[in-house]
This record gives sequence, C-alpha cells and structure tokens, in this order.
Amino acid sequence: MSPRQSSRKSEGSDKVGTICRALRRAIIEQALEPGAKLPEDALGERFGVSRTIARHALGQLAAEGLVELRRNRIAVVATPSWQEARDAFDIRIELERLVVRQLAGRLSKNQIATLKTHVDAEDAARNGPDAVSIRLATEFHILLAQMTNSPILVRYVSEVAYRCCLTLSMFSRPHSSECAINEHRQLIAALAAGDEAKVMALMHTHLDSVASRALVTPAPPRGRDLLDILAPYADEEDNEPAAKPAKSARVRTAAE
Amino acid sequence: MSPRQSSRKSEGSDKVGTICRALRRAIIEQALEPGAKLPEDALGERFGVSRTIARHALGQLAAEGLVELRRNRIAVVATPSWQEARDAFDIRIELERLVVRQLAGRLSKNQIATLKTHVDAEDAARNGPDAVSIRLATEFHILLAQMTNSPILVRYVSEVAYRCCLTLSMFSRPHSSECAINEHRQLIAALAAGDEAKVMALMHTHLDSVASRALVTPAPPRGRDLLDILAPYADEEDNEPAAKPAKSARVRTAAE
DNA sequence: TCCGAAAAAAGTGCATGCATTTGAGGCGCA
DNA sequence: TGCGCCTCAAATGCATGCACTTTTTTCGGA
Repeated sequence: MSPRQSSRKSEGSDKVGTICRALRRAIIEQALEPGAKLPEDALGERFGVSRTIARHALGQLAAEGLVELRRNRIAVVATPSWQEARDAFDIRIELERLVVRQLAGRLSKNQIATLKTHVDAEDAARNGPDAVSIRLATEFHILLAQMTNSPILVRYVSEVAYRCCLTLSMFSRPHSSECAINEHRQLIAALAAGDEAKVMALMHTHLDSVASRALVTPAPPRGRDLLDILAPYADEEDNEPAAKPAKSARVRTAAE
Repeated sequence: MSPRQSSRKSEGSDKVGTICRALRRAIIEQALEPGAKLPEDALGERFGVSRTIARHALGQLAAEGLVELRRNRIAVVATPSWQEARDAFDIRIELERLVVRQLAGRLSKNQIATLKTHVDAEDAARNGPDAVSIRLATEFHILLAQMTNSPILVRYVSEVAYRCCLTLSMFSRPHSSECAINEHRQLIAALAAGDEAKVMALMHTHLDSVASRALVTPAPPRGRDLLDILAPYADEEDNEPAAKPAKSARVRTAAE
C-alpha cells in the first residue's frame, strides 16, 4: 500500500540517505528527543519504504552515534551521558581548530560572502524557534568544514557537531545564542584576515563557551548506567597482571 | 558450511559485527587491497549469512570510509586519494594528541604493563610478515585510545587509524617499522612520567614520521583509475577558483 | 580480423514472509 | 491491594524472491 513510487524510471532514489537526513534534522531540531523510540515499521511507513530500508538507515545513524541500537529492542535516539557529551565537545574543539587552521587566509571572496549570508540568516532567526537557531548555528560550523574540501573532515565535524546538538537536548536550558552569532562574525573576520593563531583561539573559546553553556550540570547526572558508576571501583588493580585477559584494566568500552 | 557459530548458548549473534571485524582486519592486513571487489553474494556465502546481512555490513564499513558503495555496482575497498590520506593523517594527529593528553600521568600500572606487553609483541613480530607488523602498530594506537575510556574517542581514533592503514596499502613501500616500535616505547615512558607536553610532542612527531614515510609520493602516484588521471582536465571552472587553492591543488571540489 | 549490437549472466535494490524475542496486560492467588 | 505467572500483540532478525541495472559474452557483418 501507499505506493509512494513516483514511478520515475531513473529515480535517483537513495532512500536510505533521505531517511537519515530527515532523522538527523529532526534530532538536531529536537523534534525527536533523546530516548525517543524509532520502530522500523513506523519509519518505513512514514517514508514509504519497507522495514529493510528503515533498518538500514537506523544502522547508519547508529554508526554516527545518533541512535542507539540494542538487539531485539526498538531503536532509540541516543542519550549520551554527561561525560560522553564532554568528550564530544573536546574532540569537536580539536577538529574545528584544524578546520579554521586550514582555512585561515585561504577563503575566496565568494566563500566569505556565503559565510556572512549564513550568519545573517542566523541573525534573522534569532527570535524564531530555538530549534531553528540551533540548527543554523550547527550548519555554520559544517559549512566551514565543507570549505576545507576535505571529505573526511566534513564527515567527522558533522558527526560530532550533531552529537553535540544532542547534548543540548539533554542538558541545556532554553538556548540564548546571540553571543554565539557574534562569535561567528568574529570568526569570519579573523579567517578573512588570515590570522591563523587568532582564528584558532577564537574557535577554541567559542566552542568552549558553547560547551559550558550546554553542559550546565557540573556533576554527571548519572545513575543512567550502574556499570558506569561502579567503573572506578572495578578498576582497582590488586596485581593480577596479564594473567587473564589482555586488557583487563578496562571496564567498559568493550569496543573491540 | 563452516557454520562458524561458536554455538555458545545465548550466542549474541551480531553477524553484522562479525563480518565487519573480519573485513576490517583483512583490509588492514592488506589481504584485501584498495579496489578489491566485495560482492554481497560472495560475502554472504563466505560468512554463512544472507545478502541482507552482508549488505548491512558493507553499509557500516562504508560509513567508516573503508568501503566505497556506488549504486547498482559492486562494493569495493576504498581507494583514498593522496590528499585524502594526508587529511586523514592530519586528523589523526590531532585526535591522538588528545588521547595522550588525557592519558599522561593517569595510567595505572596495569595499563602501562599492558602497553609494554603489546610493544613486546610488536617487537617479536618485527621479522614476520609486514601485514602483522602494521596491524600490531595500529592496534597499539587503538589500545591507547581505549584507555581513555571515551567511546567516542575510541571510535574516531580507530576509524581514522584504519583509514591510514589503507593508505599504507596504496602509497607505501615495504614497511620498516623498527623506529616506530622505538617511538612507541618512548611514548609509554613519557606517559608514565606524566609529562603532558612531551607526550603530545612525541605523538605528533611519531605520526608525522609515519605519515611522511607512508606518503612518499608528493604527487598522486599513479592513477589506478583513468578517471582520476583525467580529473584535472575535466574540471575547468575558470571562474575565480577560490583565490588560492587551499593547501593543495585539489581537483575534486566535491564538497557541497 | 575486428567491431558493434543483442542476448545472457551477474549483481544490486527492495519488499515481503516467517521465526523469534520482548514487553504489556490479564488473571489468579494470597 | 499487591505480586507472580501466563498469554498475546508488537517488534525485531533474517532469508528469500522478483524487478531492474550493469557487465560480460556471443555472434553476425564488414
């Protein structure tokens, strides 16, 4: 049912990509909050595709860290812990410093104009809904990354920026982004001037202030995961060298 | 055949993950070279699963940048350009500096012992096949990342390290890794001493030297792909090409 | 012999079906 | 009222089938 097929012959499709983009956007605009359920059926029906495709899209988003996938359970929007959010911001700072370092003094007039136009759009949306402001602010950073012409950098900056957006949903209170807009303008000016050191410092303080505004709670609001709380205690080594598992000292992660 | 199931009772399955791990390993050990074809059927048969699963696994690896996926075409192992390789190393340097910054002076005795054991293993494999040396060297860096206990950092470092391995396959000649092993030992010592600045500098120069040994050819070596050779000529676009090509004559302009 | 077009083969894109698992309600029992 | 067991709807895990696209092979004609 719902044949949704435009029955175009060469239909560029990329249905998976479409779903991913839609969900990403919904997530960063906080239409989908952390913990929101994402059943495959519902997604498939909503986008007019089968569960197979919806599932694939969820897999991709999980690889980006925006979605949590647990076996035999409904996928949910990721709920990063406070520490994970902090880590994401730390990584983001380094990556974006790299971006502006590559960009300083190398932007064309066109590119600078593009950036200015974008910030103007941010300004115009200042009194609109928070969701739009947040999205535009994030897109400014992604725009910068794209100008490096480095696909890898674009991907990582985008991913980590989206993840940081997620943390805004979780820990931040009603956003006030005027200062951020101003900082964006300063960044553009420094980029145009080609002052590498200054632009890197600006980016650093900019993201740092965003982070500290976002992560208002100094203490981890943990309790999310018992294992996490117990981690420091489990670590205490009473000499049991490599007798057993190679990397016994690690408690969690299990990323391997 | 080759059911491969360890038939442990609750068998967490995770067939997709199994395939991903196997392929990643095959890629970094250069058993699968860049450009190698990865047909869904073949993978499915090899791992005893259906195409659906193999396809999903390929999707994940594509998200990590290890595999290239083109519509209606057989998936292939990614063939990063020289510039992409350079970008990957730049990112890697920043990420790993972050790793050792977090780790300096904070490692338990057990962890340091684990690291030393690993480097010993690298040493033992020094005269073995290159593939193993490369894998062990990469795993040393991933091991470090895991000790930060930051899942995000682990993911990014792993990904980018794998991508850098890929570039070894493409641009490097027979590896000689003795010095790298020595540098690993120095890193461990500095980490144990807790000298943050020194350990960051060490990591920087270590990766820099790996990169320059890997990326021996200043210009894209030889087109394994005709399209690649012709790219500069096909580009044209005389209208104001961005003042100055950012740090390279990049031809693709793919971003955006 | 060489070239180009048509047919066959191989491969991907996607939906659907069935088995399995989870989780929520219902029911009995104290 | 509260607690535990059972049952069933809902959702996932995965294989398979069919349509479509790309690649390879075949084959007739110059």
